[in-house]
Amino acid sequence: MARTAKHSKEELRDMALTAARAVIAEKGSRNLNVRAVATRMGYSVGTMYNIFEGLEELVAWLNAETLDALYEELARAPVTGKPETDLHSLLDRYLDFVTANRQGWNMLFEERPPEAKAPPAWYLEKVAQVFTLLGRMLHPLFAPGEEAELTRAVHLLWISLHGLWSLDADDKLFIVTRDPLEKTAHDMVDLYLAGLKARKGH
Amino acid sequence: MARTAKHSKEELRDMALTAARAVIAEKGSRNLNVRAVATRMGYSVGTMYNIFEGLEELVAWLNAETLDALYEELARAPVTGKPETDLHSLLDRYLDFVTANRQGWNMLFEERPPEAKAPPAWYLEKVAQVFTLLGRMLHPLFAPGEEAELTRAVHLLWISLHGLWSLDADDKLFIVTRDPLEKTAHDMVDLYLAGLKARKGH
DNA sequence: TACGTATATGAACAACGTTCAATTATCAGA
DNA sequence: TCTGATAATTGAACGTTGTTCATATACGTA
Repeated sequence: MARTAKHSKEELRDMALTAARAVIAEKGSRNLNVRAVATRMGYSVGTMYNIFEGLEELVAWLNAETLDALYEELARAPVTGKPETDLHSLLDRYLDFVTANRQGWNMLFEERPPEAKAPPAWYLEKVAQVFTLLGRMLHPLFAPGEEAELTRAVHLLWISLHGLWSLDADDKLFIVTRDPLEKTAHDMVDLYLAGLKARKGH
Repeated sequence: MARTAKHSKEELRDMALTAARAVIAEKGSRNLNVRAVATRMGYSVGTMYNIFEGLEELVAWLNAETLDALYEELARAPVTGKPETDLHSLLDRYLDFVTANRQGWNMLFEERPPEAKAPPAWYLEKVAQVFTLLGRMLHPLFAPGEEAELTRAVHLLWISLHGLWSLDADDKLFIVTRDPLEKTAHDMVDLYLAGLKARKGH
């Protein structure tokens, strides 16, 4: 009883996300804008606002995809039970992902809350997923009943790594050190594990 | 032999920076723009471009001031020779500064290089200054001849803390932990020191 | 007083995100 | 087959940006 849609809402969203990635690949994420995406997907500006609340929501969807792809990659890391081995191999997956998905990875760090606006629930869940992975790997270092310490340890490690990723994404890591990202990452985990073991031994 | 300036270039720059801080205090850093600053200092838009290359340079000057103020605060921290004591008291200065200069502090983390544009030399120097402070405090934990290890340790600590500051500035720390910034910061330093001591003890 | 020039202006431009009245294309019923 | 209702799509237009630059201004000097 009405005009039929050429594409479903999901199709449109997929098309928009694909178009957006193409724009980013060609012009860089700084030049991602509504008109460019609309043109690229063969629709008008207005249609973008039928699909998304605005540009920020489109970016949020892009980041959601990136986080999913990251988790998929990380989840493949083997868990042998030896924290050193496991953490370092997890780190290698991180690093592989970063080099293979530079643009999308960097966009994660460009996202900024417009005001004091809480991130959606799914975002928290995706981050929590990664915590779970880290927790599994660090588990052997803690005695039963030390769950709180384990959780805190995971958080601290994640925050430290975030510092590294964040500097790298902003191309500012070289300000701190000339060592390559990989070396710094592994060094950080080593020092971190040394700290955890020292606590355990006492 | 010409029209005399009401204010010297330095005066104008100071007025602009003051005006900018006022705008930020009132409307938030998101609403900092050339016209608002110009109006506030009683000049026109064009004058802004006689003083600065553009808005980004104005922000860079603001950040330079913030970094100077931070260093001044940090440099006051006493160096007793006990790394735990010294690092924790340095941390308290950090935290005091953050709460006292929220807006300016947050702007440091909003600055993003437009492209692959190297930051000015003075920026690198200001960061290096902080490294020097950290290095002095960690010095007792290293034997003579271990300068390279000391340097790397300083970098790793700084990067880890950067992760924490960065999350806090973006109001995203709560995603990781519900613990307050202060507790997380001190925990991070504790774990870090434990790792360093473990390495020292072999 | 008139000229030259450093200083200051603000209209104008391009690009942006966003809105929404108008247009289009389809289907259901007459 | 025609018509009206309705959902999908459009793109002109608005407001706000950063930035430019021809113009106006006001002062020291001749």
